[in-house]
Amino acid sequence: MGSRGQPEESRAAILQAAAKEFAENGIAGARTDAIAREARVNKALLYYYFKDKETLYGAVLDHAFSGMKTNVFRALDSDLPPREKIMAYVGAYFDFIASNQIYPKLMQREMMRAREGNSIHIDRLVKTYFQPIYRRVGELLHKGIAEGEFRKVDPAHFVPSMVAMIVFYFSSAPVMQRIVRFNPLTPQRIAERRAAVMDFISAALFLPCSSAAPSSRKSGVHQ
Amino acid sequence: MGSRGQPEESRAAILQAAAKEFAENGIAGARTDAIAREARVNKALLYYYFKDKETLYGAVLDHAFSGMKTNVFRALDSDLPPREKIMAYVGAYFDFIASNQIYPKLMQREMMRAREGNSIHIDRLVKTYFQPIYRRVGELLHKGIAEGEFRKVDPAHFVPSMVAMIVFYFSSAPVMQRIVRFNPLTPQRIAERRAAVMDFISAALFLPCSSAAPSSRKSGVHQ
DNA sequence: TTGCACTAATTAACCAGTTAGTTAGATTAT
DNA sequence: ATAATCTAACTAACTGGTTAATTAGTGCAA
Repeated sequence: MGSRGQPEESRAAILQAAAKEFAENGIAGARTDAIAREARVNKALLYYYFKDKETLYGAVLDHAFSGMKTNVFRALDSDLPPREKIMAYVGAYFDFIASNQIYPKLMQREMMRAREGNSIHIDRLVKTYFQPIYRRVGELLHKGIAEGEFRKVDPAHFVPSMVAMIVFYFSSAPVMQRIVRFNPLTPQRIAERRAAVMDFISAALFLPCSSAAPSSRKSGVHQ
Repeated sequence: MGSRGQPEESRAAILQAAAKEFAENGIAGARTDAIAREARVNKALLYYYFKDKETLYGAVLDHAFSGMKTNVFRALDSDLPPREKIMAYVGAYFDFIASNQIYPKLMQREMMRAREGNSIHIDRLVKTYFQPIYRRVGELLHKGIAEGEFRKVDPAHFVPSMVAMIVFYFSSAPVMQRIVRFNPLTPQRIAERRAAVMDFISAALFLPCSSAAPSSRKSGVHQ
């Protein structure tokens, strides 16, 4: 072997392998040996780039959530009217999760770790990623309500409901598959889910009709 | 001390302590020492009553989900009309989770463990608890649709959405608390959530009105 | 010839599971 | 009745396999 595998590549390989291992097994269940093997580097290299397992875990979380933030802010920064913007936001969020299916697992794992000083990462994550997104969505909802487009929803209930419908679908897919006897993660089924979520959200959020545009919503919810 | 602490009590204490420890830390993160300490018994007693850590974990899951099944089947077995029955079911499910807040964590943890032969419990749990409930709810939705009370929803999307809104709210509460700066788990807030979920569900499921009864739904969604 | 990228080998700690018992009380024998 | 025997319930102390983390280096490029 020898050195020089392009350091950035090694670092990235470690980060990616770690993301997978942490998502599948949680920080306690993750094995540093497994991460090193998957990344095809020596285990000691993990400690060369990252202080310890916990720090590596933190880096994985930052990488994941900063990707998400970038993605949804593209929608939130656009100058669409409220209805279209919230749909663009939900769509962007859904698509990001759908094409990075280890992230919902990472996210839920970290959420469950967050009670008391249990996780040293959660405060940073909230401040850097969750707060800014939540704030912007809150403002957006407020605007939509003020303009008579949205029902009077409380962001503190609306946002977790929306996140739940997206995140939970993917993280519960393996169980769902055993219940319903088909794979919920085929492109076909994922597209269905996307439509179901969008429809569910519109049904719960939009007022029947304020001026002209008949909402894009079709007949059925969830399907 | 000495022996005879009433064996049933010891077993129950172990099960309860284990449920807490597994919910908080997952099976990999849970410490058998911690379980024994919390249950105020010697660690070897865990192995006297349960073969090993994995078996104890399985017993915890069975205990939790059988409680849930009993509870929601009370609603599903009642002879209410579809609208009222689905609301009774959702309410029962919500109340069960709300008063056993370690269960949503146990549930999500087990869901994330379910890919490939990873969990030896999931097949049993699906067959014993999830399948029967899912089947009954599916029939109920079907009936409601046939009677023109419900929109044409797909149970494979409706059920996970419903579960998500309930389960995710509780398991994400510690993070949510940091985002919104208030405690989402006060009785007050939990009651709000219950109303929000019921309202969200009705909005997405019920057809405007089929005959007489104006749905109990009031103005706002989520709040 | 310095410092960056990297590794083989080792270490210390942790933790599930075991062992070798003890104790309380029920059951049987006398 | 009561001493002898048995068994379920329980414990203190230990063990060994696992695993995060370290060390003491090597090779290479500028």
